Amino acid sequence: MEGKQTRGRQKIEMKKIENEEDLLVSFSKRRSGVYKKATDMIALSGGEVGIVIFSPSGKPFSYGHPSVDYVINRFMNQNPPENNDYTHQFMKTHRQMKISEAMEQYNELLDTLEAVKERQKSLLRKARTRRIQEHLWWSVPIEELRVDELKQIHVWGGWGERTHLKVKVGHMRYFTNAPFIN
Amino acid sequence: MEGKQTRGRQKIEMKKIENEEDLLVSFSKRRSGVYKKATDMIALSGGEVGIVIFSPSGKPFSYGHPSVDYVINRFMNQNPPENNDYTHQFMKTHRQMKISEAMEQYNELLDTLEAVKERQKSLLRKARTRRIQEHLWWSVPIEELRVDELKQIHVWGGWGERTHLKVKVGHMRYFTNAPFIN
DNA sequence: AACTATTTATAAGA
DNA sequence: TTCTTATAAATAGTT
Repeated sequence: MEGKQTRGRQKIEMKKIENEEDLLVSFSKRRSGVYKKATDMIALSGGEVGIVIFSPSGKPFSYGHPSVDYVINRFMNQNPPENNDYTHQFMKTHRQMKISEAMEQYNELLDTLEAVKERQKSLLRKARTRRIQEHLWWSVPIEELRVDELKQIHVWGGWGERTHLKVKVGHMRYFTNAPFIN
Repeated sequence: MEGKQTRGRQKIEMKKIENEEDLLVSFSKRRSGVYKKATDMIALSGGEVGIVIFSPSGKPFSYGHPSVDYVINRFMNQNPPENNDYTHQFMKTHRQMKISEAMEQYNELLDTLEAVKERQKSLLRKARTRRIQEHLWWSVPIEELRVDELKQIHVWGGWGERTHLKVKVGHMRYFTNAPFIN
């Protein structure tokens, strides 16, 4: 770069960047780029968008309009997992229609309870005073749950007050409850 | 455009496009653009991405690597809504820390039960033959719950043969046994 | 974080 | 929707 200050933007091959430092910088820049494109798209056309990104090291990022949660919930509602690949695979081994659906629903409830239990476990751990623990009387029974072998995926809910989403794939469990914000 | 074939890309104001047709075209192009940016980002840096978009007319689109569902699930798992902005906002109106958090969790559980109840209601409605209804014997108690009056929830059991769920509503007690689904 | 030459995305037109 | 082209916008490499 003798006569010029820089070589300018260089064309690069679309494969994983070898140099760790360059990779991180590129990831950061391009993540911003993705957000920008999404922002402009929405500004020009309206609509809604939700983006979740995991960096190469696994750090989570997200962007959304009106919010990631809102858009993801809307999407999940319209595309319940019984229609996606993951659940479909599961469903195939449990083809009994109505009955199996109802049973799944039941298992979901148990799974949900376990999620609650896990949460409360940590809450109880944090509740240092006896006084606080007394207020949590109702959580103890749930605390004693044993539900660790579930194999389902499910989502349900609707707008109005609350929406619920719970998903389980193999041994991993995902659970979320989000109050609807007006 | 006398000497030139086109005026080329024009600078536009970042506000909603008035002309319906232009808007749709722009949306479509820019949606592709967002996907492209995401694709390139992942190709260069690795990581994972999930994008959900609703068009101005409400049509859902999505893009993901390795898949929308996978990435959204991972994200939901790592970012339970009690940590996000929306819930935070909600939480502020219920500031009592640990206890209110636990209470919310409890309320969520009630809502969950209600959702299950609703689902089963429709399943039972669809179960036309007596035979099928008989298989759903265990769901009836839940069917009859009055969730708005729930005061206590107890669950116990373990996997292997059967799991038990007992729910107390007001002064009444409901009980259900469901076989484990493998 | 900034800079800038260059690549890439896209508005408008066909 | 798909293609073209001139130009706006994004960014790789560098400071």
